[in-house]
Amino acid sequence: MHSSSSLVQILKKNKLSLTKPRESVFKFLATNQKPLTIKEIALGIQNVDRASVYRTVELFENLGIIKKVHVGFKYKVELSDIFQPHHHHIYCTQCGQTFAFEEPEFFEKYIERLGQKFEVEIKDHSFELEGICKSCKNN
Amino acid sequence: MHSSSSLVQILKKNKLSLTKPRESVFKFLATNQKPLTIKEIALGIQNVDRASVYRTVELFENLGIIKKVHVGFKYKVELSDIFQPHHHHIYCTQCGQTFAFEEPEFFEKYIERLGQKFEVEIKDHSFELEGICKSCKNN
DNA sequence: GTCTGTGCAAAACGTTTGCACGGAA
DNA sequence: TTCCGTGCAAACGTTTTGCACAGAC
Repeated sequence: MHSSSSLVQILKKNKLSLTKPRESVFKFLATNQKPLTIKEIALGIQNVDRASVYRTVELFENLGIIKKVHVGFKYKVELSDIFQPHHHHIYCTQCGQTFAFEEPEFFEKYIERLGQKFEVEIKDHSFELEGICKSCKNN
Repeated sequence: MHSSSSLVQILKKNKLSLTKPRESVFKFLATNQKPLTIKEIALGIQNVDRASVYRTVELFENLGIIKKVHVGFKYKVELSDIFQPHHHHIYCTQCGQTFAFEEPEFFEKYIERLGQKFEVEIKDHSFELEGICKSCKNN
């Protein structure tokens, strides 16, 4: 799988080693293919301490391997745009299901214009939708 | 001020009274005119317990008086669209300054289309930008 | 032997809860 | 008297930290 190999590359480039906790966290994210909470990660992998999950997540975030996404006023983490195309989510507040959609081009341009207008060098943006999905509405 | 009077109206309509903690929280938000953390509110007003601030904020949110806004992966609260036009923020990660901008019409339409596409009844959305503001970049 | 990364335990936060009291209706 | 809203203190869940040890180099 190309994803695992780029993980090793990124770590090597930064003189870091691929340890078991790091591998576990990465694989768990790659397998699940959706945003997960720290708790879900910590419970989903074995013999890795919660503290290590937090430290790994922070490290991965700094390395650009993963990113945090907003879910309501909590956050979840998923593999970053290197491993998946840049996208946003719609979140069903009832069943927790997430739908991903890619960001249209006009969006990016709009953000750029806003940055120019306010003279802020935009580093990041979040765009998250939430509501009730079809199957939840029918029940 | 019309804002204070609508606060009373909303409370009355819901058979709630204007108590000192509620008035303090509201006034503090109205005076500061920008998103504040619970902590900032609790420290900014006197003789009101933190727990009461939390309860007041929750109450106000349910009544539509205030709303929470994302700031990074924390939240702040500000008066809702009844008291201010619907808007979003650009947040400077260095100095904490926030810049507000109104939501363009195409944005709303775009959200509506996304909801239709995924068959999710969109209830809420967040759109937050962050970066480095001009004055921080110059220092 | 040094250095990195880890598990473990404790601490630090932000937030919520139970409870008893004070004040308005 | 009843009921609402509050302060206070304790509890709770999440995240961070200090520290000592295991393993890689």
